[in-house]
Amino acid sequence: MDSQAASSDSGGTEAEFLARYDPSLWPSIGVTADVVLLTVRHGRLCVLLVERANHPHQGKWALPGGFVDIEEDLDAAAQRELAEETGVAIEANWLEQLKTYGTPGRDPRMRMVTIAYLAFTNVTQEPVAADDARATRFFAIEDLHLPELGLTDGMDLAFDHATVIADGVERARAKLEYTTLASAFVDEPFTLGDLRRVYESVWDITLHEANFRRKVLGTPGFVEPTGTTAPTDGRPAQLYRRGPAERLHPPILRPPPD
Amino acid sequence: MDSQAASSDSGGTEAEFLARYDPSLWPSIGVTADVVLLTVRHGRLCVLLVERANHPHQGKWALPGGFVDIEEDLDAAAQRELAEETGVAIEANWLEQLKTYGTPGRDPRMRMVTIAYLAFTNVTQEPVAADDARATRFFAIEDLHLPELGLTDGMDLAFDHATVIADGVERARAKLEYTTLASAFVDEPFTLGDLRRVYESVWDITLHEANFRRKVLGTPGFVEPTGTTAPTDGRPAQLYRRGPAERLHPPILRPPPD
DNA sequence: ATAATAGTGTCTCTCAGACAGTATGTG
DNA sequence: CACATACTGTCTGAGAGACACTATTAT
Repeated sequence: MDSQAASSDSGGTEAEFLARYDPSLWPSIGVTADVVLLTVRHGRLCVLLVERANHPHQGKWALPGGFVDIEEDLDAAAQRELAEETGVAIEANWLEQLKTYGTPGRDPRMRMVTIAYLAFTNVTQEPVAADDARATRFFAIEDLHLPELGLTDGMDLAFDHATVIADGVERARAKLEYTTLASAFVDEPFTLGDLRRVYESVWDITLHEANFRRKVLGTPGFVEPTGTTAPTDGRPAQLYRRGPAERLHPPILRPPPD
Repeated sequence: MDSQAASSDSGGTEAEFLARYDPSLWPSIGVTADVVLLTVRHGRLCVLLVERANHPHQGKWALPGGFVDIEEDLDAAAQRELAEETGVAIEANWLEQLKTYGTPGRDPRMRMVTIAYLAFTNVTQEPVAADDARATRFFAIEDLHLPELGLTDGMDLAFDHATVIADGVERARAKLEYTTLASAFVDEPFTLGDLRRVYESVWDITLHEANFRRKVLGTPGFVEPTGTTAPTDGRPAQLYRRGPAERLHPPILRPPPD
């Protein structure tokens, strides 16, 4: 019930109503922004976590994040908290909302609503712990043994962050199908082998090299050749940069989970 | 900055920390849940709106929604507010989070964070205005002329609800491609013509009847025949009910927007 | 030489688009 | 009867899966 609702026949103007309105009469709900930052290193999908320096869940690993400032946009808060705790800077186009978590009791301090963000980066940036973080590093998703992804003996993460990470991984896996997201995981310039290994790491399958090549090169705007080559363990490979396309028509579908 | 953060060397237990913690020291941020309820009537995609009885934006049309109670889950708040203001009851499986909107200044009362939900229903339920709503009815999406969907002269909706509705419509259009969502828009039992008209209304295109039939019947678990028929304007049609499948493999892709 | 990866060509099967034609109701 | 919608069958072309084969480097 809205105890401060202006009844429709009170006759006051909106300006008068707003002048009387007292936000502090509402019970306090905490609003935080957390970031699920994913990357691929050594052929494994990884997430950036911080070791909590403070209560609650002191010493446990958690997603970077924290309180949204009263005059700060949600996206900005996510970027700021990520930078403050881990030193990692993310461009806004690689940062998207994942989901909002607000079940009562999920934080022992108070009723807390957390807007979780999903971010992607290449392997260049090295995190540096600061602020609320005692340490920070990347964890391979498979090493977390998230029960939400069908595994057991999950690591004891802070709050409901195991669920949040699992939701983020599932979103990333789905987005590879119908967007050019995969190219956000690699440094420019990159080879088609680099790009293919992103798909293989995130989906945890192997792809047919020749078919993948045909598909990627046949999608206008996915990648653009630079004309240069890079050495590999075999024949040197053509280098590419990201093209302007953001969506894949038609998509690259994962094999059904049978 | 977390002014109440327990420094890592303070030595207190988590229980002691929580006993000292005072949530009321945080500035108040309002948390609301709004619902974008979509349906198809008379071959047009429609959204349920309410006319606001109270300030702010008194008299404007808005999405049903309101404040989340301090001990109430977010999903429950969305369902409750929808029922209170419009009398429409929605099963939880047809209710999913859309996005969270929290830009400072989007509500003149106070800093407001709104978790928007997306819901789908058939045409059976008739809304009844109550509570904070002076009136309630369905609007065809095309009649709103949302600038976010490429149209002009948009209706003057309350808050940023034009953006929220546009995001919801885009999500629904995308979900038709790779889920069995379309069957949530029709009453059981339904004909394949009914189901096809859902796709045609939401995507605002026409589909080839024979190919649509082949595709739907070729997807295991999408629909199940009841063995009965219903009269139409032509030959009577087989009736179907929803099958157990939730995802479509492979998807029914929209023609590219070229 | 072998190993390893990059890259080309091609066969086949699935499936979507297009459309012809049949079935069965109503006015 | 015409008309409308439901339903069946088939041709074709795009594209994915599979695989054979060639190219170019390192050791």
